[in-house]
Amino acid sequence: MPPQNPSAWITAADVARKAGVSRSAVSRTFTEGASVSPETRDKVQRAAEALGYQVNMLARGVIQRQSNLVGVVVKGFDDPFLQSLLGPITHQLALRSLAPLLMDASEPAQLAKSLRHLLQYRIAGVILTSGTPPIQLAKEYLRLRVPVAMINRAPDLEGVDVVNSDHFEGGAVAARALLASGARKLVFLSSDMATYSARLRGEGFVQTLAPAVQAGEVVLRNIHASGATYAGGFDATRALLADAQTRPDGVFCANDVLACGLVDGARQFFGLRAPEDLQVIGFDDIPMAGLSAYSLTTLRQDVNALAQSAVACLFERMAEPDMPGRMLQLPVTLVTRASSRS
Amino acid sequence: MPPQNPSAWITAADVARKAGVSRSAVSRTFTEGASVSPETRDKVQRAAEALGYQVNMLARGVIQRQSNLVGVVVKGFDDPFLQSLLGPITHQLALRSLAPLLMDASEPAQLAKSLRHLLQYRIAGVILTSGTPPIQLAKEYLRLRVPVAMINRAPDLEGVDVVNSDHFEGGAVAARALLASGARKLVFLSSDMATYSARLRGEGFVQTLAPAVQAGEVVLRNIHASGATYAGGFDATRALLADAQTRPDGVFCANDVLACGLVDGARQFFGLRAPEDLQVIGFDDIPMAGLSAYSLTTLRQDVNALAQSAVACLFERMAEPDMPGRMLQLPVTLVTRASSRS
DNA sequence: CTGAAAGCGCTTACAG
DNA sequence: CTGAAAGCGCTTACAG
Repeated sequence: MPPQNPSAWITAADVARKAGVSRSAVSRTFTEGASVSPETRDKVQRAAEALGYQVNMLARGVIQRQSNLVGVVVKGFDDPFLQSLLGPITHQLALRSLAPLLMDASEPAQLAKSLRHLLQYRIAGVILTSGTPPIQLAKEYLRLRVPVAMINRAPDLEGVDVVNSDHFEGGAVAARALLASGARKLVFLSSDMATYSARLRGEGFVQTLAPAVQAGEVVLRNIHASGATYAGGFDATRALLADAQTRPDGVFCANDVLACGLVDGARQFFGLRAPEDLQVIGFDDIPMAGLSAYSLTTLRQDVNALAQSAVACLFERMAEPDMPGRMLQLPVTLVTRASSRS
Repeated sequence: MPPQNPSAWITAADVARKAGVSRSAVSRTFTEGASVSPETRDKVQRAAEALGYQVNMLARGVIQRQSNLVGVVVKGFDDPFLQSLLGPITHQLALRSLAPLLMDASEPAQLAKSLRHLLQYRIAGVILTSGTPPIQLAKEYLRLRVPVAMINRAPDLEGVDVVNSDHFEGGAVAARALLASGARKLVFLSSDMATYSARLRGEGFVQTLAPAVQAGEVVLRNIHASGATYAGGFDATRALLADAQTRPDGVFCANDVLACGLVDGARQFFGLRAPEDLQVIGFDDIPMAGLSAYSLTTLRQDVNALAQSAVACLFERMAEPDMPGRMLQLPVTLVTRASSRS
């Protein structure tokens, strides 16, 4: 019987003693791909099991000059789409024995400090998601050769991998869908402070409609909401729908929350309904879009694929930090629901 | 001028050399409360700044037998209430120079391994949120004297701090509100696999109604949905509302998503509306509850206070691991919206 | 395949 | 207050 709670934390030396081998042997047993005989490994594993030994990842990290931690930087925790990304990212990291160290980038004042904080843990890489701004700060990671992967961001940095949904094509699909279902007075609704993704969605939409606009078959307006939020969409309805003359019969929204706000505002302020009075298409396919209260037609981003690709890129870059940056474009899917006609 | 990128990672020895002091002095400068003269500290800080030195938290962790990492264990990332807890928890940890290491407990098979994985980082503590099951696994943390704090869980473990909303009182408030607004045929709707929180909410509701029920003034039924989800509430409407004879005029739901599903199902399947045909009260006050599509009367949990208290408890326990477990009860607030009458 | 030894980057008594 | 030294728990050439 081992002594009572000798210090709770068992070290490799304890295991070595119990197994009658050297500390090196213990280390090798718990190191992927190290050469150790089956018998030795067996003895070590039994001893480790009995003692409840856990490799001290901190000590390992000191030696290897790197931890198994990956910084996951998000801007706030309120955006439903980003929330839906967190699960898949965590899952994909876990598959590779990596763990997510969460960091909130929503307070610009704290941002630099926060990103530096991650560095103190010698993170194996960092994932920057959509709204996170610090193009400048990302450079510090690059200088230290910390792998960086970005999701839904402009590919404006050398040596980082960028995984994006095909926002442009999504906008184009929305345009075609609305045209095909007879809409002729169209609007693209986005935030006044549009992200890279939102801009691309708008461009796909606008460029696809351009011929019809030039032919005079279609009218198209860009409307800005005060933020890419539910409230933004809700409030935008006043400017958008007040004048019955210019009232659109089809609106493509830069994202789903905006679209849901629009649907509710239209109903509440003007008694207008989708799709009877105006068709509405969103972007993302967040859970809310599928609720029967909204039944929103939208372009679905594949969060699992985004997470999978981003983590895979990061993982490859850990082995080869200096490889040139890659740019992946993932397809989006039109999910047709009741807010538009098919 | 320092050599070009000598290894990118600067060590305390580099700083000591540049500042003309010992490594001890550098260490002390970056250690809270260590005794170092203002002049020395100044020299060190200047050198560190110039070199871009970052303390290696892994090495520090080895010495101190503990990291600044806190395990945050959630069951899945889909529950809106838990999602809303993540931001405040991260924020509160950051205030104390702690960082959240995320762990998903939704796959029971991986759970034990995941929790053990956290141990390998010598986490300073762990926060277990609502649905996470592993009462048994939590004991391993206790054995190793890793501080444990729980949010919205049964206080069934010695030596851990539990921070709960006052679910019972919330249920009681819901009961009184429905009674006061004239409802007499009441239902408590919860999942068939109710959590501790949900059970307490139901008990508060039921016990408060008991006198009226015994006096024959009120009819009360417990209905189980197939899961505490939107779909659960949506589907439950059939069993709940099909019979016009027994149809309730007031429903208290164990949480908001359930309530939103109920509202949509009632409208869609039976053309019934809240509050005209039946009043509905939820629990949590997730963002969806405030949308004009639902305008759900609900009992608001104070996520900031929950996070603040849980992290504060954890922090105190880090200094004194053997202090007896505490149980905090935080008040909830009735938020009256259009789904009930006031 | 194996073990003894050196070393990772840090903190912390210890002696001054 | 300060520095030299020991030590944390691990990995990794090195020699066998």
